Amino acid sequence: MYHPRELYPSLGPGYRLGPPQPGADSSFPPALAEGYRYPGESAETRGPSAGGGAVALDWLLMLATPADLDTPKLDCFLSGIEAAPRTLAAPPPLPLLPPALGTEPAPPAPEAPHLLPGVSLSLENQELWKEFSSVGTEMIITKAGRRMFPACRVSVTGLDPEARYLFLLDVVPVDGARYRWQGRRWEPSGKAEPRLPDRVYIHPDSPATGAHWMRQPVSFHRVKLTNSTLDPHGHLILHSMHKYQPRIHLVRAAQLCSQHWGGVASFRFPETTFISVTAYQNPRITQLKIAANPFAKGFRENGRNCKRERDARVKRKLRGPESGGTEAYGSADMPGGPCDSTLGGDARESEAEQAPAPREAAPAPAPPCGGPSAEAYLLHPAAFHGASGHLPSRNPSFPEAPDSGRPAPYSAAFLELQPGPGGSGYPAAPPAASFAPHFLQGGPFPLPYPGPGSYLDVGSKPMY
DNA sequence: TCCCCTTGCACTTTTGAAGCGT
DNA sequence: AACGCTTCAAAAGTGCAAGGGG
Repeated sequence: MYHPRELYPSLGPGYRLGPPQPGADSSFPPALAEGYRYPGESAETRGPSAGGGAVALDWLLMLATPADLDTPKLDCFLSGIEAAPRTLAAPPPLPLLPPALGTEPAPPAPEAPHLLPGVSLSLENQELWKEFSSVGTEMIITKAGRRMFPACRVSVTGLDPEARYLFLLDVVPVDGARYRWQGRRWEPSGKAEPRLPDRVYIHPDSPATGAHWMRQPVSFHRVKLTNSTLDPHGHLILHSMHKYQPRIHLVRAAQLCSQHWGGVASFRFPETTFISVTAYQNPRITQLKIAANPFAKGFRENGRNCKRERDARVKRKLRGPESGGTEAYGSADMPGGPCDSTLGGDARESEAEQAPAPREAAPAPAPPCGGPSAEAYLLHPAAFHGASGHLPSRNPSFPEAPDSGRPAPYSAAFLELQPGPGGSGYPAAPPAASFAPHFLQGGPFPLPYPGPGSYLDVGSKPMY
């Protein structure tokens, strides 16, 4: 796992990648800076002359939740944005979900009017999500990072098959409350903790053509959640006992740092709302997870690690070595078990992933050893985010990119961005000492954006 | 005392490399 | 030599439960 500070130790521990500074880079569109406005002013009122910067900012605003609408989220990520053909209206606020869980979730809806007309997203494993949602979805967060289950798995239609798009995922607080399990249900219990750094997960296939994304469902199963505020791996940082809503963003852009950006669509699915926990509170959720998650197979009723079997093992240990014992190891695949028939979208996803997939015959060559460069980064982004010594085993260039549903070998990394000011408007120029000016010109960090399969840290600000 | 978090454990699945045969 | 298949071990991902801290 590479971290910019590891790649460039000379920059010191305080090195943080920051948003572009209008004064520091002539390529920085002035409209970008002036475009940071409160979304109450609609794009229409500004008109097309507002330019792409404003559009970009509107999108950034769209990425923000009601309380952080002035957060220049992903600002540096799209630092190179130029004029776009259309402007974008400010997004409606994320409506607060009813405090009571278990209600029928509303149908998926785009979070806002978007710039990708005709594009629609559907939640592939919606039934599984609904099943969890009906109980009250909980997601384990750990210091080391825990995957989401179910994972967000979507199908997209209406893309331009030739154009390239990025797929992003982030998680935002649903409301300003902390929750508490009251034995039977979740209830608000006090104010939420201060908001943590916003991070965005970039799908490893990004950027890829519309045809690629539409070929099969896009899975975000590699996203990891953590409660470690100092997480060095770039996982999405959450507070325990808070309610969150994953969002998926689709950006039309030729590259991650595209200079020609064509629009954005942002989606959320109410049934994917969840409460982050460090240990499951609702036993029904535990049972659902065990039943649906292949990794938890060992905890199923007829698995080796079910309570009955664990107790039996303890007894056997106490009694000493046991002969035979085949009956003690029931197979999770035995008919009648609570397993495969209950495996919803994600189980199918896992099965699909288990299907033989052609491995890359020719792993991409290792990036230059003489030090990172933008070109090398473009060719082998994973090498810059992957685990140390773990070079990419697949060619990240698009034509050879593997299918979306397939696990990508990229390890996650992140780009830590200078948070904007607590107020509104364009983020103040970061301290010179903490933001290398040449970053904007392409060095020392390969490119001012994280690579696919990585996370983008978009700064933090108090939400409440 | 209660609530929540951390940690270690045992288990399964995933992944990539090695070996083998065609 | 190239390719496809199988096998194996390590890594990664699970929930459980004990223990600790506020």
